[in-house]
Amino acid sequence: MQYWLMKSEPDVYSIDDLRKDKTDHWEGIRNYQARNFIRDEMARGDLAFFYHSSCDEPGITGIMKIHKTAYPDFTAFDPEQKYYDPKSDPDNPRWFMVDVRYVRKLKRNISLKELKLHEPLNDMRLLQRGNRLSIMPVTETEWNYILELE
DNA sequence: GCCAACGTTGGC
DNA sequence: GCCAACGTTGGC
Repeated sequence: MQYWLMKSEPDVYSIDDLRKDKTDHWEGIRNYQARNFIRDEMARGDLAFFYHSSCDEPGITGIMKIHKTAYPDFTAFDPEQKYYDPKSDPDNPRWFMVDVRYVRKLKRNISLKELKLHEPLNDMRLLQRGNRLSIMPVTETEWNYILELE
């Protein structure tokens, strides 16, 4: 069982959207490192933080569960879609996605600013300078520490 | 809206 | 295989 952090811009898709939908596919990953995590390492039942990025208060807002393991990201095949990628061939897909299931919102938003204040979290991938990965692993220690802040 | 940091592309 | 140019991410 592994832990993850997954970023989404709340204007595009927020924790409240997922709460409404209960389960949804996580589309649009177009970065190889993130894809490899999705395709090779995510297992059903893994837990993930839902992180809001590019917004007033970037931070962790909720928890979700990996509901279905990786399958081809079909939005890459459709020229009408924002995430269309002509280089992803249905017979040899380049991009993948998982289905996630809503678990719960945190009692409060734990902001990026706050996370930075905690020395035990200094090594978090999220906090490394220049980090742009939208999907990254979180250690069990970090996971539990963050939930203690709630 | 700015811009630093990073990933990707493509010419050579 | 190098690296400059370009596009994107995402905090501020």
